[in-house]
Amino acid sequence: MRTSPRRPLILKRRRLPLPVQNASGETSEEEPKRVPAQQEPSQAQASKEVAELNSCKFPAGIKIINHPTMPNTQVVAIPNNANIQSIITALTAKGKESGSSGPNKFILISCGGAPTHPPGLQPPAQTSNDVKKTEVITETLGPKPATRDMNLPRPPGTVLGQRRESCAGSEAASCTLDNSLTNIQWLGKMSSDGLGSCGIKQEMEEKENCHLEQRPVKVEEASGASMSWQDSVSERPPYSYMAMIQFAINSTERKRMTLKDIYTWIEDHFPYFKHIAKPGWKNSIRHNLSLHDMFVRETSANGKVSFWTIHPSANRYLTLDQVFKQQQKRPNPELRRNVTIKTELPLGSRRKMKPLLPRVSSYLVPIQFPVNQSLVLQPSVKVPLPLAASLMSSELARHSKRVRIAPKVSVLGFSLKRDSGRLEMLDLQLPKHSANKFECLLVLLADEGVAALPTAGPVKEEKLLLGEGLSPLLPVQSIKEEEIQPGEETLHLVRPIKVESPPLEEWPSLSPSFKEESSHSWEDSSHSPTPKSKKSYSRIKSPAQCVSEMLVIKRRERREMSRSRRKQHLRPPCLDEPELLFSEGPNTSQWATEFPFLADSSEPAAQLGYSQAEEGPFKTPIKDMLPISSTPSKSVLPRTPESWKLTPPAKVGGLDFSPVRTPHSAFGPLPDSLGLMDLSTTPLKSVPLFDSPRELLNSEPFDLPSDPFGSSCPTDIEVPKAGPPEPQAPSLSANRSLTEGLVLDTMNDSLSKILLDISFPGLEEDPLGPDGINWSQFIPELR
DNA sequence: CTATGTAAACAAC
DNA sequence: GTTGTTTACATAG
Repeated sequence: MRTSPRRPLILKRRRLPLPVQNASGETSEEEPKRVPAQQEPSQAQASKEVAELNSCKFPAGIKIINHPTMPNTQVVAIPNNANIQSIITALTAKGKESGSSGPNKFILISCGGAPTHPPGLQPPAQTSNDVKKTEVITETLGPKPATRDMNLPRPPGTVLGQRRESCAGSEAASCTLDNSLTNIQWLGKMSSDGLGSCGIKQEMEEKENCHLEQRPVKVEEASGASMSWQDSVSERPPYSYMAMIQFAINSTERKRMTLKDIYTWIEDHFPYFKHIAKPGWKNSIRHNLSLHDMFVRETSANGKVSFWTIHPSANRYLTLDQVFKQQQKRPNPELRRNVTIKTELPLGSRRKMKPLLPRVSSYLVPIQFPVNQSLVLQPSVKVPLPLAASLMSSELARHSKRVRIAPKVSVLGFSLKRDSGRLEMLDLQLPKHSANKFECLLVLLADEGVAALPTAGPVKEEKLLLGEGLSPLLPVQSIKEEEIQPGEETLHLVRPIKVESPPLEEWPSLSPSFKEESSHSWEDSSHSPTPKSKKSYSRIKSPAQCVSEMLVIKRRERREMSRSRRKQHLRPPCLDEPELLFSEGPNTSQWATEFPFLADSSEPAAQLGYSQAEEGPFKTPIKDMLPISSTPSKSVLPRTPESWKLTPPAKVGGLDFSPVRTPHSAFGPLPDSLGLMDLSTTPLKSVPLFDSPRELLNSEPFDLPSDPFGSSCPTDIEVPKAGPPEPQAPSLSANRSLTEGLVLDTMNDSLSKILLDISFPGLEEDPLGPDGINWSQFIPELR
C-alpha cells in the first residue's frame, strides 16, 4: 500500500495477467502490440529442411546452401580437401548464377568430409531465392546510404563508432555505431530489411525512413527459419533494459551516450520499442539508468549535456553483437524460451512481461578466447582488383576523420585466424557495384591462400589489410591517431571485432576506491546540501559517513530493503566489509604502476579519475537529504552479500548483462590487497570525516586516470594517463573471439557484404559455427 | 527473495 | 517537455 503521500497511487495493474484468449485481455492499454499473425514455425526443422532443399552442390563437394536463419546468407560447405581452386570455382559459379545482386553474405565452413558428396541437392529454386533476398536487401538498404552503413554488420571493434561520434561534432553524437552483426541478425533474423530502415539515427532520416511496415519483405519465408518481419517488430527483444542500455552505450566509441541517444539506439535496434512498446518504456530506461549504479551520468564540460556511461568497473563491454553471437552459439534456455513461449502459447496468454534478461542462473561470462598474437600481414598487393585498391581507403578514412570517404572507396580488410585450424570468419563488404562481388572474394581467398585452409597449426591470427595506396600494412597504429587512444585504435584495426569483455582481472573494480564506493552509498550520507555526485563510483563520500550511515542503515536495511529499490550499487562481491580505505586509498599513480591496466587511458575504465580537480559530473542533487535511514538502500548495505553475489562468471552458458563481478581471487594480484582488506575490517573511524562528498573529493586527490570520455573532449585527451596506453586494449585484444575475423567495411553505402566463415575441421571444436549454428545439421559432411 | 518491468510523483531545467 | 531520481507495486524464477 502506499503510505507516503508522494507515493504514486498505484492502481491495480495487471490484475489479470492470466492467460486470456485474446491478447487484448492483457491490458486495456496494451496496444495492439501483438500482431496476431505470429505463428512461429518450428525453426529448426523448417530451416533444416529448407537448407537441404536449397543447397547447391559444386565441384569438389562444395556445397552452397541457404543459411537457415540469416537472410541473404549462404553457407558454403567446403570439404576439407577441397582446394582453393575448387572453392573459387564454386563461388564463381555461384556468383555468376546470382549475379551482382546475389546473396551478399557467405559463411564458409569446412566440412571434414572429403568430397564425398552427400546427396546433392537441387539448387535452382534456392538460387532464385537467394537472389531475391539479396535484392530485397539491396533495395531497402541501398537507398539509404548512411543508414545502411550503420547497419551493416560490423564487428564491434570497428572504428565506426568513433568516427561517428566525432563527426557528430556534438558529443551527443548519437552514435549508433553499432557494430554489429547482431544488428542484422537480430533484426535481421526477422528480416534484414528491418535494419535497413532502422539503422541510424539521423533522426530526420529515421523518421522518414523507418517505416518498417512498408518494407517489402517477406524474405524469410523462403528459409522458413526466421520469424516474420512482423514478428520481429512486434516481438520484444529478449534483453532487459539494463542490457539494452549497455549495448547502446557500448556501441559508442566513447562508451557514453545521452539519454536521447539511448532511446534512439534502442529504437533503431529493436523496432519493438519504436513501434509497439508503450511510451512508458522510456521511463523504464530512465529508471534503469538511475537505479543501477553501473550507469554513471557524466556531464559535459559545459555542463549542458549529460552522458550516461557505464562504470568501467562494471562494464563488460557487451554489445548487442557480441551477445547475440553468444546466444547463437549456445542458445540458452531462456532465450529459447522466449521463442518457445511465443510459439506455444496463445497470443493472448503470453504474459505481458516476459523475462527479458537471463537470470543469474544463466549468467554468461564472455568467453575468453585464446590469446593470439595478431599478425598484420602485408596487404596482398596482388589483389589486382581495382576493387581492392579502392577498398582500402575508406577504412583509413574512417579512422582518420579527416579523410573524406569517397563514394566509391571502400576498404577491404581480411583476416584469417587460425586457431588450431579452426575457423575463420571473414567479413567483407564489397562494393556492390563491383562487377562481381565474387571476384573480390575469390581474390581474397586466392590471395590469402585460403587453400591452405586446413592449416592446423599453432594458433595464429593473421590479419590482412588490403589497400591500395596504403603502405602495405597500414600501420595499425597510425591509422587513426586522432581521437582515439592508441590502444583502442590498434585494437580496432587489428581486431575488428573486439571481445568486449576483458578478463576480470583487468577490471579495476577491486581498486580500493572502488570497493569503497561500491560498498557504500555515499548518496545518503551527504547530509550536506552539496550536490552530490550521484553515483560516482569514484567520487565519493566520506568514509566515515558511509560507515555511520551504514550502521544506521543496517538496522533497517533488511526490513526496508526488500521494499524499495534504491540504487543498485556496484559492489564487489569479494568485499564483505565496507572498507573505507578509500580516503586513504592508494593513489592511482601507484596503481598505474602496479596495475597498468588501471591506468589505461584508453580504457573507459579510466574514468574514475574525474573526481580530481574537476570533481567530475555530478548527479543531480538528491533532494532528500534526509537521513539515510529514511530509505534504506540496498546498496548501502555493506554486507549484504546478496547484492553482489558472486555469480560464477565462469559460466558460459548464458548471458550476463550484469555488472562485472570480481571474483575474490581477482584480488590476488593486488599488492595492497591484503592491507586493504585488513583495513576494511577495521572500523572506519580511522578515516577522516568529511562533511560532504565534495569535501572528500577535494581533499583527496585521486589520481585515477581520468575519464577518457570526459565530458569535455579536451579534458579527455589531455588527461595524463599514467602507464602505458595500452592497458585494456591489449588485454582485450588478447581475448578475441574466434569468430571474429576481419571486417571490411566501407563507408560506402553501396556495398554488399560478404561474410565468410571458414572453419577448419580437425579441431576438437564442436560443429557449431561461429554463428552458433550446428552446421552438421545441415551438412552431413560436417559430422 | 531477487531481478526486472511498469507506473508515477517530483524536481530541476 | 525532457531528464533524473525515487518509491511502490507486479511478476517470474
